[in-house]
Amino acid sequence: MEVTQIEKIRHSLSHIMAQAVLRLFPDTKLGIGPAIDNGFYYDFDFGDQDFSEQKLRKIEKEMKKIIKRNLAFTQEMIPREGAIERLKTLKAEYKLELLDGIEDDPLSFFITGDGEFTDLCRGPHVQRTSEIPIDGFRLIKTSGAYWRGDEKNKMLTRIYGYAFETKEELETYIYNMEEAAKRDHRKLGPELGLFMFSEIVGPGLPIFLPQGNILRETIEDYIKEKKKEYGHQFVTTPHMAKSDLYIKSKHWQKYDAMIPPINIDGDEYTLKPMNCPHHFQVYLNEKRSYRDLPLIIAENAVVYRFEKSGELGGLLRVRGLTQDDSHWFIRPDQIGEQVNVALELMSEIYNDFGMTDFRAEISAADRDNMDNYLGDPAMWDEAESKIEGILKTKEIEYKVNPGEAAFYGPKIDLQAKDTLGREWQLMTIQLDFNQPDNFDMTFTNSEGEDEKVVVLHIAILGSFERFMAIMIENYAGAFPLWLAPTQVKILPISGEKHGEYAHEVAQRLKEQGIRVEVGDKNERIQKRIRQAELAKVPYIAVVGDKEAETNTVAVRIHSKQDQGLQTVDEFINNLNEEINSKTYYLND
RNA sequence: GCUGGAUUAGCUCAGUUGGCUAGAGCACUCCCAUGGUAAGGGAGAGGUCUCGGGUUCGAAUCCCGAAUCCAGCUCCA
Repeated sequence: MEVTQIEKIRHSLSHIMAQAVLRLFPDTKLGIGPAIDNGFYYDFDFGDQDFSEQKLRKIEKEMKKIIKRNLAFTQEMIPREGAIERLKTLKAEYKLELLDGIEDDPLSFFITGDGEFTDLCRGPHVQRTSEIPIDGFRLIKTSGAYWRGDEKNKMLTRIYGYAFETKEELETYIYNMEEAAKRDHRKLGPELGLFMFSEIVGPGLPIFLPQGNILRETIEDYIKEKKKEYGHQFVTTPHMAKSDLYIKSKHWQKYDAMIPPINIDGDEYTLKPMNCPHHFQVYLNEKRSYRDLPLIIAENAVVYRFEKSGELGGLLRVRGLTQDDSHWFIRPDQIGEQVNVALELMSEIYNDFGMTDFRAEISAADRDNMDNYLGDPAMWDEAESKIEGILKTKEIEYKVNPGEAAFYGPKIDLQAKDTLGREWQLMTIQLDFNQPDNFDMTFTNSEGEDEKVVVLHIAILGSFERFMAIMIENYAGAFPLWLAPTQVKILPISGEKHGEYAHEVAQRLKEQGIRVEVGDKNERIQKRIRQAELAKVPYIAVVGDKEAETNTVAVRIHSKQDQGLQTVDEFINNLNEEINSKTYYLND
């Protein structure tokens, strides 16, 4: 693959940073230092040296000195034997360890023009440091990173830098990051009264506030209706079960985020980490015929997972999450057709939420470690090839990730793009050939024989929590009318003089099921408009003498100007139309 | 869980090298003003400076531990 100039710059900068670090901290051992999509990083082992984030500016200065000397980058090929010797003299034990995974002989070294700095590296780099824009990079932050990404290994210190071809690009990037931070759901959620966390309730356990709960219910009602159209049957199952259920499903043995069990009357119980085994009980409740299939059991249920404390974050990662879960019990010959149906349902729903750009990732088994997976390798081959076939015919772009499958089956994750072009993993379709064995789930086929059913685990939104986080960020809290917790704010010029009319109008909107509030607090109208704008209410209706006399409202749309007068009837019709069509007033 | 950072009123933040009754703006309450499309004026109330130890004549400030949050890492919907 062609390496672009900016990638060469970023990669070269990581070496220059390593050189600068060695100047300032001579006893540092080097890990690895690649280019990434906004810059570069390098992993260091500082040992006993006193390093802290305050030193970043100093390192940056040192880097600039090196760049200004306009050194050449030279590449030297050294036979493996000599290379090992060389790494030993450089005391580069991390690099030596890397050689286990590299078969090259000779090995490529990279040396700065003055011979001061040498690093094991394939390149490519820029020819001379003069190609590096001296104002185009900035060291940003440090963090810990496990050596070779394995949490059993030592943790090194990683220094990140942003790097671009010009100072302007760097500044634009930093500006965009700041703008994105403003729509962070962790900031907007509490500001807009959508959700909160309480220290005494516990980390990762969100509380949805009245406004946020309206949003949540709206999403839930919508998704339930859609799913019913597609033949889903909803059930309700308890939040806990005997641990035996999960021993039988083998989650107990394989899943590491189970909440520790509690003992009741001599039996062990646990909070459910997933709904599957419960829904299997529904399946097993009756003898099933091939004519009954597909049978889809659905539930929007809270599951509890003991996520590690450092992995929690806002609503994106919580310990109590509500999956829009469904289990499709199907015949083996229906796999292709039903995965297809699921993808249809998915695109219909995502389209209504303004997400139209998808990419799929297939989590496949690691063929070299089939012991980690339940079931016959032949079944895995078959399932994975079927999934690929469907994605190909649907022309959905996809990527296969070997080794990422759950122990019981391959899966498709759909990455949806939001308005900022960021990708989020939401929907999953998990094929499962193994649980039917664990629970002996069969159907009677047309020959009158028992046959093993196939299960598809499908969640369209993933979890309500994560999906809401993404909706909040996607719309920066200014939701389309159909989702907005408060859809219309009616503001009487004077609460005393026009309050009665304002409430009359509000009553008429309420009768139509429109979520409306009257802002008749004793404040100046300008201030109340400002407050409604900050609350990102889609429609503001101002009413005074003129409006009360003519049975109209003065309409203002969030973040737009005064839209002029509408009769109350027109206003209601327009609102209803916009709600039903799920269009977004900010999309022109 | 790991590495690093943060924690002062409901929110956003000030608080000099440890020193008297800890400050501001917004929000809240009351009073005045009764307003026409993004902040009218005044007064008041509100804080065990996250928690627990320690050092000191004296701690918001220094040290140790914990909790929570943030950035990564690892893991995941």
